Amino acid sequence: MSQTVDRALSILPLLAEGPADLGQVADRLGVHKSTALRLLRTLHEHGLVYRQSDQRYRLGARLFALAQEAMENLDIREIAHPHLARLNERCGHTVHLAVHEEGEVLYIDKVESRYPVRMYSRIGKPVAITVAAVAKLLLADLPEGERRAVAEKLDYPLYTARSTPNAPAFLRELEKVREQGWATDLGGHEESINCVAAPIRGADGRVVAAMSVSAPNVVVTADELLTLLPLVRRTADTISGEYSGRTPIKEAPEG
Amino acid sequence: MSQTVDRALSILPLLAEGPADLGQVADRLGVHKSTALRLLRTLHEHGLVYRQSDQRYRLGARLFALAQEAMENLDIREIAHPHLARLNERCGHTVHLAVHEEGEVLYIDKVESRYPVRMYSRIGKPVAITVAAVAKLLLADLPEGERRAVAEKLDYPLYTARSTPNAPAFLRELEKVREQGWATDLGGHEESINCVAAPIRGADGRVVAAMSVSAPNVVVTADELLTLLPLVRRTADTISGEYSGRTPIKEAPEG
DNA sequence: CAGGAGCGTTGCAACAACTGCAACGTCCAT
DNA sequence: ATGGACGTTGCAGTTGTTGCAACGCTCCTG
Repeated sequence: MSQTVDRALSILPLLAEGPADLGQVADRLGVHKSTALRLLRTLHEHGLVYRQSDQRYRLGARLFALAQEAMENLDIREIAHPHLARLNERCGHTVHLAVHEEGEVLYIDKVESRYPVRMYSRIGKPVAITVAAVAKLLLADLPEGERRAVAEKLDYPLYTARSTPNAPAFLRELEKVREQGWATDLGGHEESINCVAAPIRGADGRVVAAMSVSAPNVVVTADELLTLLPLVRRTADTISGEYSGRTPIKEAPEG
Repeated sequence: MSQTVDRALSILPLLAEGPADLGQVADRLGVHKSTALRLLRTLHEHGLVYRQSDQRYRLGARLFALAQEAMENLDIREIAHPHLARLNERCGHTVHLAVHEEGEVLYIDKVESRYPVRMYSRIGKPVAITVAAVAKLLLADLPEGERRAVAEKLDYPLYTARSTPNAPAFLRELEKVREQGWATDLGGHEESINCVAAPIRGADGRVVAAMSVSAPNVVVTADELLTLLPLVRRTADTISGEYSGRTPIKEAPEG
């Protein structure tokens, strides 16, 4: 809508790929060097880009700080965190909290496993949307049309032999998840890692977030992990209750 | 430099404080609602802001993804990480990596303590610049004039009785750190937490990053923590070697 | 050591894009 | 039913943005 801002913001993903100099930025933006310079300067003043010693530009520190601050202000996160921590204390495994936003699903909180073997994930990182248990829950709640549209547009990378292979399979899986009210990822992302997940709902019943417990095969089998399902669902429901305002927020013992 | 972009970017920190509606944004920007609307729309198209169900705006998912991507492209981080992990395996304590950027010092990597008691910190979070050991190292390396300018502009919050109280004290501390080539924070940020830190230098000898080991009193005393100093310094030197290209990057055993 | 290429930077005039206004639509509360 | 609050849109004025050309600088080369 605003050309100038549009151009300026287009610089960010460009720099995310790696540092670039003025000429490169101007070229890829399709504008004159002087224009690119002024845009970069403005971004610089706001700390979004940083000029390293070799004069090239890269993304700046304030970007991290902003993402950080925004993350900490998410109310679901704040409400959910103590429950995630308590769940982690009980079962010892990695606990994740994720939300859906315009085509992406991303982790917004994580409590690390107490076992030495940990899985790779990072808060803020978009999740493997076609296989992750939390992603299935979040997408399964979309209205039919949207769900189909999203499914068609996705890529279906075969992380493992058990990854969701294509859109029809994904839609079937979403349908199943929608009906049963919980989801799993059994080695669909990493061969040896399984997850069970449950939805967190707002006052209107819509899924606003999803949480999961993940553990590698070497620690517990998939079947053993599934025995945690009731606990995970209870925790999610408790969080739903607080989030939707039904439960007065107190030191609620759960389960 | 560019008014339009400047205004648009000013929206981001504003939204970082919490969600806001169109009117609030327009007011705080000092522009007409319609102008604010168009700026927000542009930010929205780029995924930097998100419109939640109550129509209010908040920071968007792409911001996290960008911060994430930028983080992973930092070469110091990539080079340093295995060394930080190895150091953590040896001593068991929390290990941090931090860089300085335009007045802020922020953590860009962290390996968690293996002890149950952990300290609060988060990757991407700006550090307590007046007391943190890594911050002292990074600022101590600035040229005299800049160092003084920075010191004058800072706030000196008294986190504890041992926090750096004011600019002169800070400058003295920086001078000391500069001479000895390492730094500590003994309860200056949190009463019971101590850190030892060492600088990582680029090919030109300038400090490009700093790393630290932190542990609470209840696990090890300050004196015990200080016995780790040689190990920390060796690790930092090894990373310096790789970063500056002096050491061919291989599975370098350190110590 | 001089010459040239490459890059970032600045002042300026032309113009496109941005701004603020006012009017409209919608939703919610009274 | 009615008023108010809020988001949204088309429009005309003009401000802010653009691309150009020229300059300064550094680095490399003959």
